[in-house]
Amino acid sequence: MTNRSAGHPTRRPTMTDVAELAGVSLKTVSRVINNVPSVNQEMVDSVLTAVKQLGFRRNDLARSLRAGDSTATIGLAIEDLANPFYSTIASAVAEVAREHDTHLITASSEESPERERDLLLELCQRRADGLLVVPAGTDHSYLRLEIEMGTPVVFLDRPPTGLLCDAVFIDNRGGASAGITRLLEDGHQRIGVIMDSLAIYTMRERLAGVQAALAAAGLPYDDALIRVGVHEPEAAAGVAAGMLDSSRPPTAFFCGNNRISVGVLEELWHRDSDAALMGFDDFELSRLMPRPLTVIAFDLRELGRKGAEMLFKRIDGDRSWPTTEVLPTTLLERGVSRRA
Amino acid sequence: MTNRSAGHPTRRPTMTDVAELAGVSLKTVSRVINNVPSVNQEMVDSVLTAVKQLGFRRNDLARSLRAGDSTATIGLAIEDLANPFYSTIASAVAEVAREHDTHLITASSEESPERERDLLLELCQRRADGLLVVPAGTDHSYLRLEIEMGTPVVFLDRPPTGLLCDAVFIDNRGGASAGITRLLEDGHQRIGVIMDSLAIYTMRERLAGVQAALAAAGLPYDDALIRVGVHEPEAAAGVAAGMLDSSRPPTAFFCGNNRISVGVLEELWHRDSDAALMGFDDFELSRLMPRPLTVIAFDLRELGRKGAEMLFKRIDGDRSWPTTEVLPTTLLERGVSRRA
DNA sequence: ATGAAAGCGCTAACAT
DNA sequence: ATGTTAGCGCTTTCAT
Repeated sequence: MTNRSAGHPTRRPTMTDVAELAGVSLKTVSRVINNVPSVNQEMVDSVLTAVKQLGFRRNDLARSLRAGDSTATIGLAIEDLANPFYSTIASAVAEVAREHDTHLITASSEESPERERDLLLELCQRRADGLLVVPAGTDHSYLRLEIEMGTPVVFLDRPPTGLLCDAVFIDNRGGASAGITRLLEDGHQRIGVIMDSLAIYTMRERLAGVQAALAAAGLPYDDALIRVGVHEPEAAAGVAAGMLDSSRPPTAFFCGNNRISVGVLEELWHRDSDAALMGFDDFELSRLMPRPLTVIAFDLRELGRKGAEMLFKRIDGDRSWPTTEVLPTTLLERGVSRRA
Repeated sequence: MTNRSAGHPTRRPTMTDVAELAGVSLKTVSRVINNVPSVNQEMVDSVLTAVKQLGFRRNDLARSLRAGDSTATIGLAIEDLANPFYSTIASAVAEVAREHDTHLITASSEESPERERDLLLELCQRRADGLLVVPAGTDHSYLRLEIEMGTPVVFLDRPPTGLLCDAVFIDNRGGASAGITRLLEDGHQRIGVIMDSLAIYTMRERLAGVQAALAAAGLPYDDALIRVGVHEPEAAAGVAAGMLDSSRPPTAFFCGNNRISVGVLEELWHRDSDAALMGFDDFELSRLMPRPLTVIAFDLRELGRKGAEMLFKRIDGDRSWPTTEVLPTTLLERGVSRRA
């Protein structure tokens, strides 16, 4: 390992240095630093004086070197910290971590399964006490060994592959189903459904919910009204435009995520269409959108919190069978209208 | 320190275990693990076999225990990871960190100076190689010692107090000045100015820019048109409403940050006012806002990247005099209008 | 090319 | 109540 901090004016003092200056033993310094009560007040004073004089600061790396000791660190692997979806989760996880006096190392995989793997294994090398994963990869069997070695793992939002472990999900299927049902109740017979790639677990679940609701209503299945693999808002706008321009246009749209919602919304507003809009996942400023829309909302912070809490239970020794928790969704009316 | 992982079925194997199983010395294992070339191929093989069999994973804590060695970790202190402003910075910092094979520990102070201080000192205890700070606190002199001890620090967005060190800022003053100047060029004589608390450095700078531009234009200073200490969108809407309802309403608004912009925007839209709107700081979906607005934009990722790069220069041994960098702003026309 | 021994900074076990 | 010793898992002299 290269010494990246060569040539410092000062080297950080150690407990030995403090002990020497204070004229006490190393162990006494250790006791004082760790607030062990049974220490003579005079010694405490002289140690603290020496600590201040030298600018001593305990080396926590050395402290947690002992085998099996906690490093007071957990790791979180996400796809992209700049995305509000992930940063909201990260923030909630950090909050729980703080409650447990634990630091959080957040690592972005940039959607690369290899990077995700490398990151998680590196976190194991640093002896993180546990790991949270919003998976990007498609095989997580390599984590089995790490879990056996004592590093618990909890998955968020998406299930692991090739591995059984704790996880927290959103009720994608139920939410989508409820959304479609609402649209049907409102009298819509032709609903345009626009989804991102079905390679994404949540999209498969949401589509399944859509189909279940349509089937339950006995509505004829119209291929022209379902489009998957739409990734960008612009593409979503285009798809919506195409459907609206067809001979039998939809009277409502169901959007698989909020990027799609935004694209469709823009298209509807531009052409002053009064088609209804429902989107999965709320987004910032949705209440400011220039026309009414309904969103299937869920509590992302709760997802992060629940997952982190499950993880800390494991860290604290819980060895029970892996658990899966599913968080509910809510239908929310959003968007503003101008005052008359 | 409590042993939080007591009772594991397996304990993580060490290099000694690997050496024993492979029938070689500890040092040979170390060489193989660290890809030292001068090792007999047979030994390499037997070591790797043992590594695989035991599920060995090097303990990076132990590795970086040696004094002065890098921990390949930097720390970032921000106010709130859930806020896109900070998560964007964090993401950019993480990106640079990754380029340097370094992990990032991001800690939210929740706007508490004490927490900020605790966090930063804890990061020093874990021997982070360096620290980035978007400061919440008002005294950072305690960092001087840490810097002397070899932990470089770089400030982002706001300057340190009681301490001289590297920093990267946005050109708040120049940006605000340019914004006001543009409004004046557009013929506006009465500009409502709404700011958050002047306890915030960036607000003071922006207000100074506003005042400079107004003074340069020789425009009379009207107290009724300047309001500071506005923190919430709702409050901003209220302030805008008050100004608009006055006997001499403004024809344009200048908003100190995007929370204020959103509040004012909503008010303008509701009452169908055609007052011009200019806001400091772009925001997601600004181009979807239901009326035109101009934003003073800046590159937050660049702020994070620049700061991180300065930090790594220090970590790599740069001991030159502290530097301050100021990033430019741009005026951007935003908002959409409905198709005819 | 390989290995034995020392030590990184700290804490736990065991004296005194 | 205080100090001594050993050892965490690894890397680094220094021998061989």
